[in-house]
Amino acid sequence: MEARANGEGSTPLYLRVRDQLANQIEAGLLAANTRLPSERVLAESHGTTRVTTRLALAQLEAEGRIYRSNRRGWFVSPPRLVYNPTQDYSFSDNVTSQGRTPATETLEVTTTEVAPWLANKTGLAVGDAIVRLRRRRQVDGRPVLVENIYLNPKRLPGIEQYDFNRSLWKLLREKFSVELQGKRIEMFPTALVDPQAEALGVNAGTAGLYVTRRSHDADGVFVEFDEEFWLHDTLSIQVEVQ
Amino acid sequence: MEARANGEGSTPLYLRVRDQLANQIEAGLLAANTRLPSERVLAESHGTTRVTTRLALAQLEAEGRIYRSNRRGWFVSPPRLVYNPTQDYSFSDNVTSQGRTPATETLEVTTTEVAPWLANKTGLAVGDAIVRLRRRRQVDGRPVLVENIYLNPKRLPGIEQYDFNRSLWKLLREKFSVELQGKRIEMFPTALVDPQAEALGVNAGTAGLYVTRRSHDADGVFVEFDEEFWLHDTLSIQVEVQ
DNA sequence: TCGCCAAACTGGTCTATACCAGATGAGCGA
DNA sequence: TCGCTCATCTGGTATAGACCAGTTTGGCGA
Repeated sequence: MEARANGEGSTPLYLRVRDQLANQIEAGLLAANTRLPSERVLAESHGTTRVTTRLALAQLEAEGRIYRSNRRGWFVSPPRLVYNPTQDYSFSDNVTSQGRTPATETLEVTTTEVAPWLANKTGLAVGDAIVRLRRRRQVDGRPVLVENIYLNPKRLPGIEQYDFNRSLWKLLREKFSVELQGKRIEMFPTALVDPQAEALGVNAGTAGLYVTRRSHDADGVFVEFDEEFWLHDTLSIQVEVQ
Repeated sequence: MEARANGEGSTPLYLRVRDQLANQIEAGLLAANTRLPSERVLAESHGTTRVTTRLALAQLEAEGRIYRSNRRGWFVSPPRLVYNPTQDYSFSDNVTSQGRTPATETLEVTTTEVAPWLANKTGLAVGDAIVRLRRRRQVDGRPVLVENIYLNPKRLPGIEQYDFNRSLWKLLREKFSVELQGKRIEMFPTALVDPQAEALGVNAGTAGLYVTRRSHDADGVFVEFDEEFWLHDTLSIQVEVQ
């Protein structure tokens, strides 16, 4: 707050490094998905060490301005994807309409029994049969989320035989005449830990947004429960009501 | 993935420290709002240095399990507050109904002109008069958010004279007969930077959730635009549709 | 008894260095 | 030309210190 003898002012060094990099990004000198200079180079060019430089980079990462790709380097984050979790929607259509390129990979399809925590979320009974679908979704080649989807096989018989690399919503509508009617959405920011972090190719502890969604059909029958794990810098939630 | 000669396994040391602390929290050995041992003590008791210990603490912080109070120590995070941004609601009532104690402080009330970015969000014209209200809100004595509220003085004449330490929604309803009708909500995880970080008493770069809300009345007239800056570990968003 | 002050303690910032592990690319050999 | 190997690059993890700047607390003095 007060003036210091130190000509640099009282701002910590790592925040000054942060500011310089942020300015370069904002000025357009560093375009989206551009690689930053390596930590060693940045450290030397700012007259400091890697430890301090990494503090500055971690700040920018927390703000969602840059992201890291394991042992490959730091990159400038592209704009956030606008996402409305209350709508039935096709990820693919949504991404495409924003001028980006989507991709979906099905990681796993299994039939298991409802665990207690899931019973609590879905209203099903513990031990009921449930179809579990695990997918990873990318935007412009970067994985941005993994999701676990739990489908009610009573309402959706034979669902496990279909191709899940397309829009699930369209599948439900066309093959099972499901019009999703009510949704209960919960979400909070947290760090991504291991099965999810690994699937997204990021370090455990990377900031994320956890989104869950429970949907039922027009008759009030439970249809599906979603768990989505997003990288925190990749999305902006948008909801409209009434 | 493969077995190592190292008896500790291949997990990095800071993640093993993290796990030990997380287990103690989950086992209930460390209750909500309890202070953890100091970094120096933790470092010694785990046979490592402060740098590594701080990595472990930063992980737990990112997950929302612990939080820091500037130069006072690390504390166990209490449960997240459940919050529905689509509802007209009283913060005070909401917090109280979850068995917690709320507090609100009005930091600033000013009348200014609509800036371009705000015009873009509200639909007002650049240069129009607008009332700006800045508040800080606490739960159990911990500040959890700061908010900037922009109120339309055309729809709410004399609004700047009221007491803002109570529910704004009730004020609008009782004094101006406003029934908020439509809302457009946007939110994304990001780091809290300086005016907000300082108001909340946290370091710049602390993880947060940025929430904006635009409301109009039954006639479609713009009433208010909110910007809320939450600490990321303090809330869980819950939305219900149709 | 009360209030103030100083010591002790806390996290915050920073240097300097080391080695590990995955990603990459140049160049060699078939 | 194609495929593989290996040196070199990257970030990831870790040690061992140092000093700074707020917070807390215990004890002293009025």
